[in-house]
Amino acid sequence: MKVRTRYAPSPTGRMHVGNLRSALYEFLIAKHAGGDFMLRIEDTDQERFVEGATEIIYRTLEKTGLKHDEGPDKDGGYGPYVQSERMKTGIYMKYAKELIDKGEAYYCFCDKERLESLKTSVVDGKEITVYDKHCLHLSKEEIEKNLAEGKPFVIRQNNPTTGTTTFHDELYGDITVDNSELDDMILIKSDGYPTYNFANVIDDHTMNITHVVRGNEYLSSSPKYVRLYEALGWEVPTYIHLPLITDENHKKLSKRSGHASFEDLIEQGFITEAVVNYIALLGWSPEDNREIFTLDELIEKFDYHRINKSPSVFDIQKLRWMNGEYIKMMDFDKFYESALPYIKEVITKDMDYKKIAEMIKTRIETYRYIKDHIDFLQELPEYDLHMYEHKKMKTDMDSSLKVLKEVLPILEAQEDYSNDALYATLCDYVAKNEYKNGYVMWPIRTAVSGKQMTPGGATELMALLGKEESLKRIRKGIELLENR
RNA sequence: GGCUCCGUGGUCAAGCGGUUAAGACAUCGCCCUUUCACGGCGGUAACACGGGUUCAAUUCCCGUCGGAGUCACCA
Repeated sequence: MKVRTRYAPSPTGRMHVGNLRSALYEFLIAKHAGGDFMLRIEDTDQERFVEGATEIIYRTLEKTGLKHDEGPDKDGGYGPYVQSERMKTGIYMKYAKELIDKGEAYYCFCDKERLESLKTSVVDGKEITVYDKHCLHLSKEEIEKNLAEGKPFVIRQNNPTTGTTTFHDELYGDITVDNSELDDMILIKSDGYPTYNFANVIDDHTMNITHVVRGNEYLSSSPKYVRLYEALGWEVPTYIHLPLITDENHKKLSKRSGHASFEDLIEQGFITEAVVNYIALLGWSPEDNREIFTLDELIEKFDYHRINKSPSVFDIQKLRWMNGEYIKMMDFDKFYESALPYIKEVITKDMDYKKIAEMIKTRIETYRYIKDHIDFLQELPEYDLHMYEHKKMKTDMDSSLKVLKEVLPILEAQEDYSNDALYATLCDYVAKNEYKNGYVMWPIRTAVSGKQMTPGGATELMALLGKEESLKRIRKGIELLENR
């Protein structure tokens, strides 16, 4: 049987990392088995619906390469693929009524307040939760009457109160709960829409989903889903519950707590492929120690049995590292193209952008860092004179002043401001005075950059800045050191 | 609080009865170097605890503790 998985988001905003990881694993499980990956939009909550959210989902799947075989925009014969449209076909009500006929569900006309008052009662001196099944015992006539009067109602699942229910999860094994723990889930809301719980089961089955892959937060309610399948006489699909991704406080990642979405990460300068690669490894590991994978390689290697059962912390530090690896591996032209906007954001002067890109390529972890690396090229920042002191280079303010003053006329005379020529000239000066390289390079670099950390050495920077600007900065350094 | 799941270094994560308990990120030190970075080398750092089972437990079982998830007319 062909494996079919689905990604079933609700259009309520950007996709956060947890959603994306679900989509990724669903995609990988299907593709690894040569199956189909489907997109279904779960928009049964009209209140939370966000305009444009569906577009974000399309865009994100497209960008990350998680191409769906079927979806609202790609009919595969199981449509419609949007729940609000499916509802119009009457499919949910049809099955809800079937359940009512079977005694597996019932109309409930109670309003919220009444329900609250019924929620708990004391039995044997112990407060327990009771199920509001009293509507279950309404006579046919009463139900007809209420319906005819247009009284608002919901349809509830009629779960047993004794015995146990067991379901099987591919990762977590058999999970058994007492039926007394099973609430009578609402299947159809008073606005006529199905709840997520119900629509999900109906759709997964009617759309022929073989592997239901979803977050661990559904693990404890899964027995209720299983009861629905059984009540309908349907085969229960293969369940794979995914361990949660948490933040540094070990709390579940969620939109509501303002955790980073995929798009946020991209805006922060992360590369799509790196993000996908990183989250693939959050909860899963290959047989070998490999860490860098293309999507195709992931498809080939992804064995869901190797998914870890415990939740994992989203570590942005490691993502940064991985992003840096991707930048280093990246073809230069491609890097140049994507880095250019970030460079131009800081450098408005005429300068060799390509050279700048070359210099920063191995030094940055995300595009965001470009600014910090090169802003001094645009304008010399104010800097602390203590930066001229370097123990290993054996430099201090006095020695730096001396070197800068000696080197200034030489650099003024220098015509060729290419890196090689400058380096040769300065090495010559070093040799003549029997200095160490760093003894003269350090103060020059400091004067020319005003920075602790630069993407290149003294001569590289001078070559980039050009003669006029370089000399200006060195003179400025001399002035600062003299007037200290 | 009830129920469910989870529990290997700060983080990710191998391991699936016998190992010097991998590897990666981070961190620290050294080397390289025209600084930083890159790269190379090395260090610190873990099986939550207590009982079993076994010749032998990180690995299997039970309990304790700890953490998380869930208890909506949200998904």
